[in-house]
Amino acid sequence: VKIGEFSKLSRVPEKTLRYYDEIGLLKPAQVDPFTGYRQYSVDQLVRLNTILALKDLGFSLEQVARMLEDSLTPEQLRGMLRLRQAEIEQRMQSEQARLARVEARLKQIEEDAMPEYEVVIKQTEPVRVAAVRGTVPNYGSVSLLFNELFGELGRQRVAPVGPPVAVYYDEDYRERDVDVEIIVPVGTARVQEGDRLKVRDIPALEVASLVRVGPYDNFTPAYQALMTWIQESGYCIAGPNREIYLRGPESGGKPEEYITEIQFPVARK
Amino acid sequence: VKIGEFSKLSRVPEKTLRYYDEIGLLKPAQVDPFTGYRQYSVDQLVRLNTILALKDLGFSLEQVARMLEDSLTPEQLRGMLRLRQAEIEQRMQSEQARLARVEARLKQIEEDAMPEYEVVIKQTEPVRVAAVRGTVPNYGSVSLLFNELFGELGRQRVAPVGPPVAVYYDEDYRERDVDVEIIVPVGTARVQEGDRLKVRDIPALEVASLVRVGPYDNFTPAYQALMTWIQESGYCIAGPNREIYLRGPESGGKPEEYITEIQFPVARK
DNA sequence: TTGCTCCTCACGTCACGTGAGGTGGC
DNA sequence: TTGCTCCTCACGTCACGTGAGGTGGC
Repeated sequence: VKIGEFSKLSRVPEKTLRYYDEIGLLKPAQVDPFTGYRQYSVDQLVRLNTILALKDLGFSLEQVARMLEDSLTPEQLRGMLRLRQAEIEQRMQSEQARLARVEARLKQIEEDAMPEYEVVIKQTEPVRVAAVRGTVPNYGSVSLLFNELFGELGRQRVAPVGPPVAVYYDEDYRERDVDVEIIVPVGTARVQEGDRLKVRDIPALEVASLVRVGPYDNFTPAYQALMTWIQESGYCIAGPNREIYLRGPESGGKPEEYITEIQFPVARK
Repeated sequence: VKIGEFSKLSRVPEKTLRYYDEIGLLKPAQVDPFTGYRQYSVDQLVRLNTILALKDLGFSLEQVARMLEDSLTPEQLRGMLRLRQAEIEQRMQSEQARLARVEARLKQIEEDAMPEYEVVIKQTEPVRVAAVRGTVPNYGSVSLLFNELFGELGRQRVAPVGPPVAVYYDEDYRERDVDVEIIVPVGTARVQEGDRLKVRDIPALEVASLVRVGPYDNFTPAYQALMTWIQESGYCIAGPNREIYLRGPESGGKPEEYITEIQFPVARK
């Protein structure tokens, strides 16, 4: 039968049939060599239906083609189905998380006006860092650790390969006796460890991240926003938070142009 | 700052930044007219993060662009979020159904070997049909109704515009006293209704469909396969089933080449 | 002869990624 | 001078859909 009738029988558009011919997924039973007219045979409906059914399970046409090869063992077929199953479950998870994020934003919009900070999930890359950790009496004193770290690196003539980071180890917020570590990526440079200076590898992490522009005066609203977002979006905190000083005093710019990224390692709940 | 540094700060690939420039989503603060070098300003990180956050909710870049326009009222924004929410829920539903279908196929593969019939969900189009309904003593007598219908249409010189269909109204399977209706699409042709012959409109339906090639001798396995599929895939039956005689005796072909499609109207459970 | 069906290009979709080939700036 | 960074094309992705322009068959 001609393509038009085959299309009606199968309820598949002609364009689609021509495309399946082109990619070799479903060749017509014969093609007139002069006119190019495609002739399908009725029992090709069976193969076409198999194609549609597999496509319906979410396989790509390339995968469908592989699954229709005779050389495929039932074992391999089972493997592909299992893989597909896992992929769908994965996708459902992320759609679920996405839905939670949309709902969080709707809720936020009901309460106040515009969101002031934007939170984004990122995957960080593993890096080698030099670190100094200590407990300082208050936040203002964090700069002492900065001086210590950069002083020592300067003596060793090691240049950082990225912006400095502060890691806050306290479980809950505290004004005094803050347990903090200052780290800076050093790449492949050789660094001499000391009593205070350590070198360690930071693994890749999934983090909820927020970028803040402005002077170092009041981080509380940003932290509030970030923690609320994590709550509402169905994540949970999976490690100590960190502040990345993307642009700070060393840039020579105005404090209004300082840029700080706040990250919390997170995991799906 | 130059594109490389901006890319590192934001963890967004340069290619992506150039693309956002190209589509006007995030233009660099300035571009050198001679070299074409892009210069970004640090506070553009805020806009970029908003873009990433909205993209993360599943919006297309075009939608993101609209959402970032100042002219957008909170009301419109809420509308877009609600719509997105509904879309995600919809998609979760269909992923759920897909997962059920994959699992059904896995189960089938465990039990016996290859699936003999392929089941596909289709949307049928609404059609106007001529119909004759009656209760016949057994399946073999269905041809009496065929003769009645085609005889009357022949007298009226009305040509069918599609293959004939039998609709089975019995709730459960029965061998005798079958309540069946023979229908045939008539398109826009004028048909004179009679005592037995009726004209009615069939609405669009969602059906689970199976195509069977072979003589009219034993439909039971096909029905079995179709009903099992519907069960396992999380659908339920939503109306009387129908058989569509895509290629039957009137083709003059051999019974082995008859093609019959079996449909059950279905709904999501 | 007139519709209707069929054909083959060619281009668009979406959000980039992957080179190729060439220049600017230290 | 040598790397490194930046630039602009051009093409590919996936599964078709949308024309344009032309022919075959009744």
